[in-house]
Amino acid sequence: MMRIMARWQGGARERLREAALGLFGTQGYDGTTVAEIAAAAGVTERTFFRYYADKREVLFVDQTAFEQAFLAGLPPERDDAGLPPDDDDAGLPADGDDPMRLIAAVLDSAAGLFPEERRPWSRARQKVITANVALQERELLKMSALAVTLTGALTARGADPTSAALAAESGVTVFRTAFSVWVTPDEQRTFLEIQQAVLARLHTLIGQ
Amino acid sequence: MMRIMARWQGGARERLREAALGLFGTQGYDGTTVAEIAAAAGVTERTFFRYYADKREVLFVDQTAFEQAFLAGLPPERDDAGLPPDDDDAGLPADGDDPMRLIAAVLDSAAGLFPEERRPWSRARQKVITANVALQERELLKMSALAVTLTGALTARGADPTSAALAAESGVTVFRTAFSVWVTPDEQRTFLEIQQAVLARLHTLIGQ
DNA sequence: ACAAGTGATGTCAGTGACTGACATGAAGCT
DNA sequence: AGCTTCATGTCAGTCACTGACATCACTTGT
Repeated sequence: MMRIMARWQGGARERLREAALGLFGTQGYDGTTVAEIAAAAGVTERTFFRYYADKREVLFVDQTAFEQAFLAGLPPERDDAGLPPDDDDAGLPADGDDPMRLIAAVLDSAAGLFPEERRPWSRARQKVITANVALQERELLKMSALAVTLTGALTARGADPTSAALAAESGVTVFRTAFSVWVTPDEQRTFLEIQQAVLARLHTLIGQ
Repeated sequence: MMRIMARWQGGARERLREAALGLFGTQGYDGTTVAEIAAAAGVTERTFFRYYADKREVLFVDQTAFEQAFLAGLPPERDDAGLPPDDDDAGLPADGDDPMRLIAAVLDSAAGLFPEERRPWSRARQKVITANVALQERELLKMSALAVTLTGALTARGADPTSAALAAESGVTVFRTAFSVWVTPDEQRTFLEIQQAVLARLHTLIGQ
């Protein structure tokens, strides 16, 4: 409380993340060892692995909050008495439970994650990730996990598994496409504007 | 030393792949070392890494042939200036203005990669992959690479980058969804039948 | 105040994936 | 037979990652 020794300064997690970002930016991901990151943060290598499961994970924090920002856009669930346990593949969405309508709402909600202030930081992070295949793999895994979460949310609202999976994956595709446009050097539109345009484009593409 | 016969047998790559799939199936991916795989194939660990860039890659061969099977489904490219207008192209999709028509053709072509004989092997492989996150990451990377290739093929035929990316990603989503159904234990339909049904479902979902 | 925790960190000794450098030996060519 | 080629073996090393145990600032119960 009074005096903090070197061993117990808090915020080791944040110091490690900042040190890693800096070193990756200057030396590259492969050119940086975990020992270097730990030393730059004033801890040992062992402590790094107590905070992050592996070297890549240091760039992928707050996955839970990330997914929550999407789920927050879901309109309140209607609680009808009988869930239709149908596997009827007539291809018609049940009632008003059009999964793509829910996905559109979810995407609008997620746009709040990317205000203008965050764009420079997102551009820098994306530059690091696109420079390394291993980091791209991890990002794809996070996007896949998001799709799984969204699929679960849609099936919980009565969508059949295949439709839920297709809608969720399409939603993630729209998000990723919008994000890649958003971090483009000269792009000026907001994330929400871009994403809605991408979603509209998807509708014109797939619409029969 | 007794390494006489094994050295020049040939087919080391295939023996390594089969040994790996077998050991992964019985001991799990993490429970199997590269040294074990190599020993089961009659080579040394160093030779394994001469054939496969890393331990995961042994389950992801033929990526080039894989992508070529998709591209083979692209109808011959239109050359407006050079083609005689009397050429009967009623059955050919119009280039550029409808990427999803090209994607549908590409998907039908790719279905040839999965004849019935391959289903047992695919099921064994998929079981191993779904049991291990690192392998899922690698699979996602391969699917992403496929989407990039398809995006390039679509833009080369006049599609704008965003539409090309959306169509390519949607195509890969349909493929992946169809594949996961195809390897389901009791599933009987052919890959082509399943994939066409999934594509139809996507159209009803996004259409309007 | 003091002993007994508690939790974050350090220390150490591994295992296993992966790499570079170099040696070896079977097969092909002349 | 001699020379070359090339797949493979051998060896030493780096680094990501883990389990087991020690340490120490700080907290809590008495």
